[in-house]
Amino acid sequence: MTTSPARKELPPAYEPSVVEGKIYEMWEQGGYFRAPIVEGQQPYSIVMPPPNVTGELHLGHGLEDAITDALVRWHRMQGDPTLWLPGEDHAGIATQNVLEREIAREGLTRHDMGREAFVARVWMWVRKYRSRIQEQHARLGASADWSRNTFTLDPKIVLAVRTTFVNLYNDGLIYRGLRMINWCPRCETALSDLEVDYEEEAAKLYHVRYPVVGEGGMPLPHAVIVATTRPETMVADTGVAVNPDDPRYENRVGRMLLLPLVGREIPVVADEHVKPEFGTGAVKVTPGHDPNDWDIGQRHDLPVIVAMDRDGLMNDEAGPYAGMTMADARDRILKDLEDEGFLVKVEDYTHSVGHCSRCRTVVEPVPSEQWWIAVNKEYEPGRSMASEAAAVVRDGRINIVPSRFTGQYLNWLENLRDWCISRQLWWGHQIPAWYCANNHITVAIDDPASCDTCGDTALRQDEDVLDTWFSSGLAPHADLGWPEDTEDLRYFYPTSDMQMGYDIMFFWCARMVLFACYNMRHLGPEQQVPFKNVLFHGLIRDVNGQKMTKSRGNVVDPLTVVSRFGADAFRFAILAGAAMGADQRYSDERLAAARNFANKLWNTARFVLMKVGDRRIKRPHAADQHTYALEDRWIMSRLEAVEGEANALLGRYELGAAVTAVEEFLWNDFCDWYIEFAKVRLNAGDDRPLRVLVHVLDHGLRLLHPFMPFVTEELWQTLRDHIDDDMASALIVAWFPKPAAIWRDEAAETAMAHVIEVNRAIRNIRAEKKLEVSFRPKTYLRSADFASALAEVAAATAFTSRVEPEVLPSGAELPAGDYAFARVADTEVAVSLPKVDAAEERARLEKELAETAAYVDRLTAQLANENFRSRAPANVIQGVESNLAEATLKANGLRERIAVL
RNA sequence: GGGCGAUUAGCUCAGUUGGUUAGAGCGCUUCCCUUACAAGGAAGAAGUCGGGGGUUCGAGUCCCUCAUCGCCCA
Repeated sequence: MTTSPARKELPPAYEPSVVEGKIYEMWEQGGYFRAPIVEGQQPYSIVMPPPNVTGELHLGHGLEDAITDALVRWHRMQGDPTLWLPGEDHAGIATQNVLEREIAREGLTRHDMGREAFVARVWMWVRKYRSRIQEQHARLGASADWSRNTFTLDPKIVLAVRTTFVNLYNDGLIYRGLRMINWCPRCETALSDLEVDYEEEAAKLYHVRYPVVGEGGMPLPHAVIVATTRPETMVADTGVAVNPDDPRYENRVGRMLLLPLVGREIPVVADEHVKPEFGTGAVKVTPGHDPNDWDIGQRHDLPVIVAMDRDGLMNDEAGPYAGMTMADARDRILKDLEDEGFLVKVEDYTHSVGHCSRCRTVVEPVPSEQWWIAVNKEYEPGRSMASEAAAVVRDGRINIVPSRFTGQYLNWLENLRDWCISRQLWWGHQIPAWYCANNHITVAIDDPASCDTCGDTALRQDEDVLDTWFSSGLAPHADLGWPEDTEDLRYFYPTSDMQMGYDIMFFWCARMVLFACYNMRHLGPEQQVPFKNVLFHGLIRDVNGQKMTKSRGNVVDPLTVVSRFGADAFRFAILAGAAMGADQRYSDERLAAARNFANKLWNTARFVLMKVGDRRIKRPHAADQHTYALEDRWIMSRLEAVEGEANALLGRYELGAAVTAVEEFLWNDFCDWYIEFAKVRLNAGDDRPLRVLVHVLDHGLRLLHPFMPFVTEELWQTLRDHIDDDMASALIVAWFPKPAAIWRDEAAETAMAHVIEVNRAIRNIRAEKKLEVSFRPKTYLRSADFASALAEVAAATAFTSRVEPEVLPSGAELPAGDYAFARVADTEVAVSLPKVDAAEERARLEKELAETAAYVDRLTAQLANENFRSRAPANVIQGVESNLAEATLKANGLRERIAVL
């Protein structure tokens, strides 16, 4: 012992609020979050899914921080150069919507303000909210490297986005083209397929009569009845389609029909795509308003009419219906059709309607000139973006956890269609394409001075911005500095792990793989991937299993939870709450249980530190193992077992199981048994258990630190001064316990397990016989195999089970008197009582005998089975045999007692 | 239509490749403010593992089938 560390009395209950802020600041001051580059050492790196810059963190972000931080701290404590790279996302549509709502309260639209002023206004928001998000992560304990914090509109990301765009364009993988898109009339932008949510809705199927036109253009009495769910789009019909094999319409194909209300003549075409069983077997073809009709129109050269403006109102093509909303136009057209006798029938019908995932407005399919990524086009023989993204997962270069999501991922890629990447928004990465007066396109990384084709200098940049997921899809390499050849990129790429909710598997995970495999392909097949493992976590639902949404009003603010229960309790609860990939329900009860554990841990440390006083204690030395008491050897053995288990579980990303295993060890083994037993020796002035106490507490805190960083660091900061060993400056960088077998002691574990059972049996009798707390009955423990173990812990048994124990050899006679009996394997427990109700005692023993006898019968039958003996593995047979032996001993013991009674 | 998941104690959930009497937290019953902790301690009750069939010496676990609920894709 050198200098005496100060004695420090801990308060009797853990108060997270007085600890968390102070500890986080200490970590930041210490620079522990900053990822070092150590050549020759394998780094661990993980990129944070960037939260929406204008949003608040929700429980899902809390779960992500808990998962990532646990992995990051675990790796950091193993000495890996560890990078957790945080960021925020500019979130195009979402952010623009938030700002539009705000300026709407001032009576303004973005068009009133103009693009420049509007974007400037958004940037004001961004500055405010970015630091707020960072503070929220800090409250949760996130040990992210804030010095590398990246916003998806940072100049380095702009460069990455433009470089990617230009390369893809030059490779013919980005093109501008007229195709059917999903248009949100409220957001006034195109959407990708993923941004449309389809919902089944009750609707009507309208049967409308389209008269056949005769030779001279006169309508004939004949007609084709078409069935449609969208009569309002008939003003843009340019044909009617039937199945070529449908005999009902054999002689109609090629004829012209007169479009009701409009008076345009449109042809009947035969197209295999038409299902004869749908409606009447004849469908109107509206290539300007339906993706299937667009395809039919393409196959039959039908004209395209678009009868809707960008704001969702009917345009001049709609004639008398111009200026109406789609819904109003439908009502008017139906009325007119009915008045003029064209409406034949109306049926109930259910169909799915697409809604904008951001604002729920019904999405309109319209043909539009947009920018696209040709995901299936080969850029090298046999390699397209989609095929490569599938290949890296299929052959294991990227590992998906849990593996059942692999099929979903591959299935999506295998059916992927070109990705519409342009958005008619102002907030985002403006597309690096410029048009000259001759409408030539110049695509460039740096703003060009003149047209590539004609040299014209009057250039106008494409007004649209890119899909938000275009830039976030570049995160793993762009955040590290690509396309620059940075030290970070060389060292930390490919990143080790990635983690996100399964709900953004396609939006983000798949897109990152698409981009990385293309942008980073020069690194070769193994190194091009953005990450080696991707973990998908589940969603946090409310207490009733409902999804948390603002509209339901059931959203829980993680910071409120942290204020009530502490960040450690929050993290513990959500990690232990569900297996990876499975949804979980939020409940205050679980949080309270987690808080209780944090408090238990606090008081465990409080007890140990109280016993240590101002001393500095050495760890137990393995060379002295044989000099330690049974309970010492037992807890040291159990500790090593748990350390092995924790490492194995963390290696398999089973974080909940890992933290639960440590909790159970500390609470059940360490607190309930070891500490209680150790008190006896400590009270007797024997300080040897102190070494074990400080060591197990130290390792317990290390094991828990990735999950419960604040309380463990706070306690460890005090404990470290009391351990006579090389101790790190802070727990966050202390070594994580490694699996070892130095203290493993099977004999001690078996003996202690028996001792625990004997104590339980004694306490059971105490409770059953309703003994006074102060009554300490004489208790005989008659045993053969465990006599010495029971004798060794007799004082502890006396103290914790409140008896006067005496261990007898197996043959010994019990003194005369009344007893309550129990049997644990070969140990007979006899609690001496002043008066025993013989009938009651007999009933109690017979009940136990019945259970034991049934068990004996079951095992006997199993062992009698020749098939079992010949086919079961030896260790299983051995286990059954020893169980049978033990149960038989117990049964015989009970029979003897009953006979005496 | 294709695919995936869930169904285990009153509630929320674990249960690794089939192997000895299926576990935890919360709740419940009884007792205890014993100087680390009542946010605690001790003892206890509670499950035909959704139904049916099959494979196996052995099934909560594997296969088939049905039911209910949920999700993804079209």
